Amino acid sequence: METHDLRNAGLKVTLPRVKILQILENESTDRHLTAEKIYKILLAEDGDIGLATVYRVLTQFESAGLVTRHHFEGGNSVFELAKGSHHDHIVCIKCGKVDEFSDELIEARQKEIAKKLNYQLTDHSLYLYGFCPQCQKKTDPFPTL
Amino acid sequence: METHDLRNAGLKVTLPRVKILQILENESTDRHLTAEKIYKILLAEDGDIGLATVYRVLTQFESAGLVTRHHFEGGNSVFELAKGSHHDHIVCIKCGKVDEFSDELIEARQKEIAKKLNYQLTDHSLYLYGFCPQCQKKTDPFPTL
DNA sequence: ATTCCTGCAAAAAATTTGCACGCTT
DNA sequence: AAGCGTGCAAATTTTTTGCAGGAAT
Repeated sequence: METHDLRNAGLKVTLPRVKILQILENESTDRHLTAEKIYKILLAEDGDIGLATVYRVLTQFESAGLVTRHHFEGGNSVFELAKGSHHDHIVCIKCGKVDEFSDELIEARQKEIAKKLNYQLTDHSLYLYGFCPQCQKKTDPFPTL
Repeated sequence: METHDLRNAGLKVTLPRVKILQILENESTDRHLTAEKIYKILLAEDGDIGLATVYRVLTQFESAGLVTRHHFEGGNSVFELAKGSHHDHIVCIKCGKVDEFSDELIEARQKEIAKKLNYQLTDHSLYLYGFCPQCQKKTDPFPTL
């Protein structure tokens, strides 16, 4: 129930917020979406929700820790529902597919590096870019987007 | 001599291009600069070089492999002279300082992960964020920018 | 001479903000 | 009722593009 998450975050339960949360939770679509994409999904569904509101809500969600913002190559931000555990991303440069992974060894190493350089680590981001399995097949040059 | 690099890249040797290259090469300043910062340095030096030109030149340099573009957190792109070897970055979230490092173990692990997920890796980016040594000292809350 | 470059102004693209009205609590 | 939230339009910010004049080869 999204209602609870919102109340928990000190946010009023409003239609735009509930809907956006539902879109991000939707397992059947990509869970890494730009504000623009979310806006278009909302438009298609029916609503009268403005793009500005989408940005505002996403920013609030980010502050509340409900959502994580990523800066993939290419410029615009993508938003993802914050799952409990940290993970990194591998992104297909052709079709935009996003897979997730996490690796204890890399995590540990990052901490060592920060310590060696005397940085007090607060955050990090690791993105791998390449062709996903589908986009490598010569026989199917136009995989499903 | 920058002239050679430019000719090599198939670019005419012009004042804006030489100057921008010199700024990026300058050891005494940060070598990770936004287009805007480069533009301001150029303004200060004297020139009549437009911001649009800075962007154009940097984009050309990137295509030519002379320069690498990074997307640090916070939005705008930073540009760095492409050194021979790959390296990653650790960025101070307070003063903006950028340090570089490279770690074979992490590199190797990334390749393994890509292979396991059947991605054909083309690129990757790893950014660590935190407080640099200077910005942790309680006694000096305003370190040199 | 020819082609490539540049500055400027205007255009785009992404994101944020001001304001009056409306919904949540 | 009170305050927070929303839509819309306008403002910002970052980056790109069109064009006419100027340089590099």
